[in-house]
Amino acid sequence: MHDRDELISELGEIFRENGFAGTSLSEITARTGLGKGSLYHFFPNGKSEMAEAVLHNIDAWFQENVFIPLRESDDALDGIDDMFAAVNAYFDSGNRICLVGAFALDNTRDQFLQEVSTYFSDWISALANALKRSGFAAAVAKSMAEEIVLGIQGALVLARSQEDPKIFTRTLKRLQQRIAATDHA
Amino acid sequence: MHDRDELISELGEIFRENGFAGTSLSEITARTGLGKGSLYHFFPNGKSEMAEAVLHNIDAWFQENVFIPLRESDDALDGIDDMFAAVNAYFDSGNRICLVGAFALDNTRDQFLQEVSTYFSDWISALANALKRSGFAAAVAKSMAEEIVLGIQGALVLARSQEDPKIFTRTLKRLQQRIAATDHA
DNA sequence: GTCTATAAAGCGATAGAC
DNA sequence: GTCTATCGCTTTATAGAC
Repeated sequence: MHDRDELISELGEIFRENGFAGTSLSEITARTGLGKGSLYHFFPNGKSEMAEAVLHNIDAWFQENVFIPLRESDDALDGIDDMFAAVNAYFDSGNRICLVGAFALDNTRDQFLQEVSTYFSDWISALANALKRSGFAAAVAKSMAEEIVLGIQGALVLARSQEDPKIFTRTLKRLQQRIAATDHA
Repeated sequence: MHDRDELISELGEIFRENGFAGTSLSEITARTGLGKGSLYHFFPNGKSEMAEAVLHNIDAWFQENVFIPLRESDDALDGIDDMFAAVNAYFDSGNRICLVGAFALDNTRDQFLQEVSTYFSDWISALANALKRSGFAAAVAKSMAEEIVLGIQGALVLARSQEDPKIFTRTLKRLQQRIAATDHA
């Protein structure tokens, strides 16, 4: 581990693979090469604080690479295209799950309720904003945004269940095409 | 606990709330009222065998209430309507998650790969079969079935993240309406 | 900042009485 | 079939040397 950002990034991968409850300090020491002393030096509150840091990093990444472009791109449709490209890269073409979605499903959610909740609500509202700017009525935009974000989450679940990441990539394509195919009146 | 079926049902709820790794024997004894001796009498292989039993029960329920009706209903569209009603009831109008989907996301999947994989592939193929019988071309039916199953999973994730089960119910409605709105040519 | 050693608690699992 | 007691191990977390 060279710096804190790289450490947090690796912590994210460990949580993705094992879940929050399924991740042990001993696995973290093995994967990061850092002893418990070092880990508690960086994160005095232990595993919870590590997960908080990971969630914060995820939020920062999506703010920078997805939410702000969606809200501020000159051409709203370009911003949406960029979102699909960024999401495809982030989830490694269907080979990487969404940690926030995984946390949402069991009682891990309650420990990180704020982060879990705003991750998705920020995403949906930024996407709805772009859809609205591209010509959709507000209600239609909101509904489409919800459908797209939820479709991405479902595709990640299904892709992993079938060990077939292509389910994810073709879902992204379908969602993207539906925007183009829907009447912009 | 009165009988084995009721016990397995309660085990399912415990796994839903805590995840597989997050569920401890002591929580199970507390919730079921059964001591460890009794639990190991019913499930000599411990927690893994309990989860196997839960997954088997889930599969049996879906076979009986969803997959077989989809394949064998006289009117294919009636079978699909019944699926949406059964799914809405099963997931308690968005208040209950899909345990199989949750298992799929982390490495719990690898321990129950067969059950996780066939649950979704059976569902999609049964639904695609019904859609085909209702007049859709085979490729369209397969794509729609995948979209619907994945939409259900995504809606459960999003509903829990927002503590808003209505996200699930309105997603079901949207998916159901899209079938009716799509050309049955 | 990183390590080793260790504490205290909880874990899954087993044994054996009843 | 259910219980209590217990084993051996792993867990999170802390203390303290370097």
